[in-house]
Amino acid sequence: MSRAATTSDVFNAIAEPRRREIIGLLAGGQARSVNDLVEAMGLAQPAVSKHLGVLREVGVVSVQQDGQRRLYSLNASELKAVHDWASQFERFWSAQVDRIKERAERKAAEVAKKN
Amino acid sequence: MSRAATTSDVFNAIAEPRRREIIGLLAGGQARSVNDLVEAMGLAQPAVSKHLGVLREVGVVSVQQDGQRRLYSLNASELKAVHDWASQFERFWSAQVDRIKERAERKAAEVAKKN
DNA sequence: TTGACATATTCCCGTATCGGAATATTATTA
DNA sequence: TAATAATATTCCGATACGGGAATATGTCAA
Repeated sequence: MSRAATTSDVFNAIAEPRRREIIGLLAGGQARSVNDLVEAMGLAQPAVSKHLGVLREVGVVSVQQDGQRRLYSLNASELKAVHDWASQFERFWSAQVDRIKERAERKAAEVAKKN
Repeated sequence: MSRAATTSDVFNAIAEPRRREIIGLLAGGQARSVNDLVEAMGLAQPAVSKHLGVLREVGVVSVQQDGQRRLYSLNASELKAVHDWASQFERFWSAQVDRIKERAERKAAEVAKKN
C-alpha cells in the first residue's frame, strides 16, 4: 500500500507547507482571488490552483464566483479536527509551563526573603 | 520538485494515520516496546519500526533501551507547534459555538416566558 | 560461543506527490 | 463572433512514499 492521498483528510492536506501558507493568507477572513494568491506566494498559477483544489476537496476552503474570477475563502471549521487532536496532548506541555511558573515563583519568594 | 519529506517537519510526520495511531498509543504516558505497539496495531514489525523512525527523526518520540527491547515514549511537546498553528483559527469555530449558545439561551428565555 | 529474541535496515513494487509546460475551460469585453 | 482574461486540467519527470520480504544488527541467556 502507498501513502494516503492528500485529499483523504485534513491532516494530509495541511502537511504541505504551501497549503498552510494559503490557509494563512486566507486567515484574515476576506476572500481572495487565485491571481491574488499567486502574486502573494510567488508560485505559478497552475500550482496554486492545484493546491486550492486539494484544500477545496477536503473542505478547508470554499469558492465563490465573482465575474471571471474565483474568490477563495477559508472554511476554518474544518481545521477544528486538527486542533482537537492536538489539544489532546496539551497537558504535556502545560504541565511543563506550570513547573516553570512554579519554579519562578519559588525563586521570587526566595529573593523577597533575602531583602 | 517533489513532495516534501515526511521527516521534514511535524506536520508531515502526523499526516500518516498509522503514526497518529502510534502517538495515541503512547499518549498514556508510559513507554512501550516496539513489539507491544506491533501487537496493538496489527501491523508488521518493520512497518512499525519505520514509522517510529520517522517520529524519532522529528522528535515526537524518544527511545530508551531496556535490555533487548527499546521502549518508546511520547515527546508531546513537539506537537505544540501543531496545536499553536491550529489555535490560530480557533476564533472561527468558537464564534460559531457562541452563536449557537446565544440562540439556545434566547430559546430558553422564550420558553421560560411562555410558562 | 551458540542460539533465541527484539529491533532496525535494505531492497523492491505500485502508487502518489509537487511543480512545470502546455492546453482546455469559462467568463468577459469589443 | 472573436479576442482576451482568469482559472482549471492534463501530461510529464523526478522523487518519495508505505508496506512486504528478506536480512542485518544488537542484546541477552545458556
